[in-house]
Amino acid sequence: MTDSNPNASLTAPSIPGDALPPVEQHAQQYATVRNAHETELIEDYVELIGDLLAHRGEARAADIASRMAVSQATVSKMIRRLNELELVTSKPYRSLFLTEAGQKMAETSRARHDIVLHFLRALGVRDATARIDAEGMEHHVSDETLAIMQRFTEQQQNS
Amino acid sequence: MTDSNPNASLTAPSIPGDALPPVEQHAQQYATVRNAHETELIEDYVELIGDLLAHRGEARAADIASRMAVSQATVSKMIRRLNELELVTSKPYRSLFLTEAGQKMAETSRARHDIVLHFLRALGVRDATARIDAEGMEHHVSDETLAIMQRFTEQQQNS
DNA sequence: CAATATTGTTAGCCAAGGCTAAACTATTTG
DNA sequence: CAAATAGTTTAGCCTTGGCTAACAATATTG
Ligand SMILES: [Mn+2]
Ligand SMILES: [Mn+2]
Ligand SMILES: [Mn+2]
Ligand SMILES: [Mn+2]
Repeated sequence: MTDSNPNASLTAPSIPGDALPPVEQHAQQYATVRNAHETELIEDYVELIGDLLAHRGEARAADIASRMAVSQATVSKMIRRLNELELVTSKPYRSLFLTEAGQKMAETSRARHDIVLHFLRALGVRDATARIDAEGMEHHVSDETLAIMQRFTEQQQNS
Repeated sequence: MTDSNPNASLTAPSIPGDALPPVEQHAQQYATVRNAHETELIEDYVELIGDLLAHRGEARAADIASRMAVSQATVSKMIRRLNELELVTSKPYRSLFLTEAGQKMAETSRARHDIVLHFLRALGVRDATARIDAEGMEHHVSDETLAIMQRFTEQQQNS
């Protein structure tokens, strides 16, 4: 605290609801979000490739581009990265396939995505909205919360 | 569909749970997420500045840096951007303040953040986890879902 | 009040994730 | 089977959001 605003304590508005969390904890919140942002696009690609393989038998760059509403150049560059990460295998001008690691990631992401989507529907959110919200939320839901969401959805169904 | 994988329909695994959504709808999911990503960091900064002003009477770059676990250079650069967006006013080496627009954004973001946090706690998520999850989820929750979360939390409290 | 410590800014670097335009390959069709 | 169409890749550009290192301003303290 400095002298630059000597009235600080006087001008502070009436205390709002919650206090600020301790610095360490607060920092952890943001750090966790930054971390999720590093992996989430990768997860969405891998998950989508897995879905295309499962439902269509093949996963072509053009399909990914139109489903993600992104240019083919963007997809092509991303595929190179997925290759470097050894999540997919690809021969030029041919369908993509998932490596072992890629399949594992696809399954995990798909499972998590489904839990969030089904939870939102069980809560009473309209399907189209639930799908949009789930696409973003899924990457920021801890295992703890995920387990609670799943339990909630099941209880909702048995009643 | 091409001839490159003539066994596509034969090799397709037994149909998983849900079908793929129509291309347009699927694309909308990802586009909405990309959109949220463009604004979320701005929202977090503005919200934090508002919180610091409310609880401490001033918002210094150094506080933001330590609460976000980010370098002071990163904060300094971001402040320039917030200035350009006319969300904050700042004199060099002095505390930040929010413009009208900044205050409005801070209130909206804080309100939304609180609804998500309180909802997670009402669901039964431990406080520390709820705070981490809320920090990321808040930016991907539609107004529709937000309203449902708020109602759920209230009902939980009156019982 | 001078020296030191803290705080803030600037410059320059990097990776990620978008884009368009142009070139190349493969598939389909006349 | 040649030409046209569709799909893929590459090159080069841009913005965002990180970083470190060096420097500048302010605040604290012996
Ligand atoms: Mn997903
Ligand atoms: Mn997603
Ligand atoms: Mn927030
Ligand atoms: Mn946030």
